[in-house]
Amino acid sequence: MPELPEVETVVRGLAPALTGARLLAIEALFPEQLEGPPALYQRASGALIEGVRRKGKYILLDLVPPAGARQQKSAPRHLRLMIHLGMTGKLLLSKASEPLEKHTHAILHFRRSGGSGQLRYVDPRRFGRFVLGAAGAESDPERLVAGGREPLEIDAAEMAALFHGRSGPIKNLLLNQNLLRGLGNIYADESLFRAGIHPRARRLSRPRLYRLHGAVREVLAEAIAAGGSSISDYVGSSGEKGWFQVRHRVYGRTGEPCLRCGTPLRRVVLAGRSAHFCPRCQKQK
DNA sequence: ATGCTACCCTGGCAGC
DNA sequence: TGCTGCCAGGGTAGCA
Repeated sequence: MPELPEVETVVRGLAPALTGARLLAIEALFPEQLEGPPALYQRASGALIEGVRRKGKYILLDLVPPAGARQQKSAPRHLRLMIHLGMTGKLLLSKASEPLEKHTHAILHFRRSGGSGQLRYVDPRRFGRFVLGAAGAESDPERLVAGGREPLEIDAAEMAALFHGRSGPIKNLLLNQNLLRGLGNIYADESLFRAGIHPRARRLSRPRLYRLHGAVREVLAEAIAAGGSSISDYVGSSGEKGWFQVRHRVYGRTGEPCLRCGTPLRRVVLAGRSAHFCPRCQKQK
């Protein structure tokens, strides 16, 4: 399940291959899954891929259409493609000769100095999104990105201020993309364990919020360095697996002994998601 | 504003 | 062996 570290890994894999490349066409194999006006998909043909970015769990491709397409009246100058991987989405750099994976919904054909290639968008469960729109316009898909802060950019005092006065369980707050964007179930649970905070804890004191801030940064940085967590079927843009899952201390370990104190780990449901925690190491107050 | 539940969807697995 | 049923959860809609 791609969260910030997985999406960051994908973007780091895509950027060198796609930045400066020419998008030849977007081939729609399952058009129902692709959002945005069909005319824009036409206009994207021949566009320069100016950049590949991550914002929260979203991947953004900035596209500059060729001059001819740009000069049409009312035609937007720049286009933007936004991809959210949902639970099972993948973006794979492939050669045309490689066999198509099941549930491939779109193929981006591109060409660069080194030759031609494909970027394939695969999403069996279709929880992901693939949206093309005009940059800066009403339809700009970047507007769909939640307004939370980047957890690796916010400092401890800012995060404490952001969370202060919120009444909900801390786990719910960590999953709220309008506060911090990029944390999902795995890294929220892992961060809370490292900070010694119970997922149901509310109205955390300032020192505990500072500790949580440090834990979030630490977990995300380690996970990015490890190439993300390959649970379910996550892989990077070259099909490579991450290995942070072997360092998970609570996620998916219900009933197993806590690595710190040996107490069996427990699971409760919060915000409709499983929260994994150590009942002894993680305190409500 | 806030917080819940339901829903979208397929693959993997347990149980019979 | 093959079927059924349940579970995983990111994000959003609809409701209290």
